[in-house]
Amino acid sequence: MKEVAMATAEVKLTKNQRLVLDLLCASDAPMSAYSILDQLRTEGLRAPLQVYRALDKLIGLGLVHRLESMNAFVACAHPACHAVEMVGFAICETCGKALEFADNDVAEILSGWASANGFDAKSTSIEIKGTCASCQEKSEDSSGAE
Amino acid sequence: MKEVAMATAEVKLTKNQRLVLDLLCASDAPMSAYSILDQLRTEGLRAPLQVYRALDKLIGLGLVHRLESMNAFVACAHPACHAVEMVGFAICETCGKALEFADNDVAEILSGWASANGFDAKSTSIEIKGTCASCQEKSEDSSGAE
DNA sequence: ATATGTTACGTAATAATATAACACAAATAA
DNA sequence: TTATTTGTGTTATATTATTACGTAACATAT
Ligand SMILES: [Zn+2]
Ligand SMILES: [Zn+2]
Ligand SMILES: [Zn+2]
Ligand SMILES: [Zn+2]
Repeated sequence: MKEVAMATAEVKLTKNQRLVLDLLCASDAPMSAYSILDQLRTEGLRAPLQVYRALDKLIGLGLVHRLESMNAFVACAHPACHAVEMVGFAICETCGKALEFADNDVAEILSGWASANGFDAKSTSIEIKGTCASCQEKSEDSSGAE
Repeated sequence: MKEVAMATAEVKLTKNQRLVLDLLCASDAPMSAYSILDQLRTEGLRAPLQVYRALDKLIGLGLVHRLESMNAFVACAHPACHAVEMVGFAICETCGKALEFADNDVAEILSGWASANGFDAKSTSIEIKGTCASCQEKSEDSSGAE
């Protein structure tokens, strides 16, 4: 018998995996592997590998995503992202937060390109860098009224 | 007066920048900064920073792209990619080659998402991992006729 | 129960990628 | 010229990730 992992709570995770996932869920921004390690030293974690192994597993389960452009990790905030086969992030360079999104149209265009070019796609990563709405407001405030 | 960089040959590059760009143009696959350094030791380069500085400049000029998911760099193969404001790569995990593409529809959808969400996008990276056509053929060959 | 296969764990060492800090040289502009 | 910017070379260090090894926990088949 085989268990299928789809949702956060339904999977049986090991202690280290649970620690890492809970920390990422509690964080409001992506975290690096080493900052995860630092936060979890009080829980008994000591070595990078303990974190990287937990992350590998969580990513495999689809519970965590890796932000390639930042070497950082974030809990999946988009329950439907597995159905779409495409995940994207808009990453604010000011506050460091990452907004996850999924878009079927983009996914279809990209898979269309792939099949038209004979490319067998396994995974797709979209990362938009810029400034989030909240940070734009703050910088407008501090630069005088408009 | 200000020069505008648009094509490989039209920009005046320094010696190190030229070395790095020529090497990337000659390579049929993306290269890491340290493999670039190794290849250019015979030309007098000695330290990582010499490579990273050249790469920074070349990326700023749009002559080189960084593959975020691989920590690797590749010469721009798509003269029009600056017009589209969006670059994508299909990266073959078997042979390591990266096919650059630009798609206006995807670019529009993504910028539409951004403006709908108040996100001020500066740059977008799309990286598709999978197997290229050529590598699929080879693996079919070696697995017996169909 | 015992053996087997699989997955996870812990630790140490090391590899791979990237940047900081400093002093100096070349090109550019005023 | 003088000032300013940009690039250079070097050393040291920071950050991110993996290899290698041995052990423990767990499932399950005999
Ligand atoms: Zn997700
Ligand atoms: Zn922000
Ligand atoms: Zn390009
Ligand atoms: Zn290939």
